[in-house]
Amino acid sequence: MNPDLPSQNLPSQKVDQPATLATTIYARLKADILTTRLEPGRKLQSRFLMEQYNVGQTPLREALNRLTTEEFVVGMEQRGFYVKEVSKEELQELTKTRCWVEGLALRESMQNATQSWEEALLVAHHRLDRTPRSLKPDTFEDNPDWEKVHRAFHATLIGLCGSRPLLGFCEQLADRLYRYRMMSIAKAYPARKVGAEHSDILQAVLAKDIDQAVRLLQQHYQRTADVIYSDLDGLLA
Amino acid sequence: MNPDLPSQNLPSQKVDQPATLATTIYARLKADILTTRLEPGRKLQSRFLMEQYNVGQTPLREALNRLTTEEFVVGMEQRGFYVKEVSKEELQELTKTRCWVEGLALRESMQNATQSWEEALLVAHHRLDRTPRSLKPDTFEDNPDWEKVHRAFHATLIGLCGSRPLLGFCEQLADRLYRYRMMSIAKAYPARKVGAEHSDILQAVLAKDIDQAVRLLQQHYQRTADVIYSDLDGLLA
DNA sequence: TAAAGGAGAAATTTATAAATAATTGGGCTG
DNA sequence: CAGCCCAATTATTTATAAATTTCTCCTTTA
Repeated sequence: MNPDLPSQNLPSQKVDQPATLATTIYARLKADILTTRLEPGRKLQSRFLMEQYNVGQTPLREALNRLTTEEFVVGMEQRGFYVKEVSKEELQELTKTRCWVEGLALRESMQNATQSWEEALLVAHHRLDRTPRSLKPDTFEDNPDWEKVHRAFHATLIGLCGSRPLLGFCEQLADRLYRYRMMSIAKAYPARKVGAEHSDILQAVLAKDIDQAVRLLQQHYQRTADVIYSDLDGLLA
Repeated sequence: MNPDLPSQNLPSQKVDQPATLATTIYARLKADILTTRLEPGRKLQSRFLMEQYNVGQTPLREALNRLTTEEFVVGMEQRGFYVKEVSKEELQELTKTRCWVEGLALRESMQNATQSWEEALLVAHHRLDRTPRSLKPDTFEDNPDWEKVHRAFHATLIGLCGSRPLLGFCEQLADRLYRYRMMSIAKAYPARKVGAEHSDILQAVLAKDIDQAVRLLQQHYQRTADVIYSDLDGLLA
């Protein structure tokens, strides 16, 4: 296996295994929470979930327990599970943390840069560039393909940092922030020129300008947060 | 509540709640894995665990599912759970990551320094200094009190960094590295003067010398890893 | 003829479902 | 408004189903 090209199957590390029911429902629940189909704060009653997803309570509870340690669900002892709440404070904390940690990771990644990594990054950016942000031209409708290649681009950026635990943490931060994006995403479209930001980052990386690349990446995350932050006033009211 | 003095109840964030069985068994399993009473690689069969801990399989499986997302247990779909293996590679990766991330966190913490934080740190160090490393003077026997105050000292150091997600990640790294310490801890005693290292860190922090404090902290973690690393040859053979 | 390999059945173990117990919350009563 | 009872929901136990591993026995081959 080529160590320069990190495998990009994000959800499950075990590829070919037959997948237990608990794992399936875990993935579905996680997806529904991240897209806010299950909205923040909602109570996750076993009866409701059982008929909604057509599974027994045992695999359900196992899935909820996993989601609890990942902070997508909070478990109140003896009184059930809830979708984790959102707040402006958490948005800021997550963004700040992501800027710190991915800044670090990008720095390391660039120090370990190889030719095949730069090529992989170029390809990832090309795919991102070519994929439309919205499914419709006028009104916004989130394109799942774009989300996939967008995530792949960012994952490639830091993929060479040399620390799996750190990559896992970054992935979790990305997931937790994704939910905030989904809450306000329609409004900012298509005002912001996010494509240019990605291009600038790519350029700085290929030019081996570490400080500049890190700066641009952090700016990119901070801008995203700023847009969401102002939207959140209305959404939380 | 005083924001300068971070609460130090590490295991469970919900203090007064009646504690479900699944949570209890989760804590016990985690403790037994970290102390290597449940040794790395061991298969965690439900029958064995049920009679060992006197609980039904449902809370057991819920606990195992939580531990899986925290990487203390690996779940092989349809073929049970195993205690996560150890390896020299992981030891190095975890140590490197901890140096990076806690370096970052300490830097931030020191930038936010307040008087009451410095006082809390002083107290934490005093407690650490006064607690004996071993229960017996000649042969080594791990003193759980020391582990507690040691962890509290390090938690206080980074406690003001302003990011709960980051603190959670640091805690997880500490847990995962703790297990490696436990595997080789007896041998290094009492050769290394670890007390001096803590004092030096404290001194640098109080002197507001950020670069020096970060350097000493990273050195501290790296030295610990080095000792374990050489021991691990014998232990994994 | 002995060793190796492979189907197939039995036994073990895991995963899920169904049933029971325990806890909480809300309304009623004194 | 304190306290008790009832309904609703969660947590745990017990039972069942499904999968995997082990073992046996038969066939094949050197």
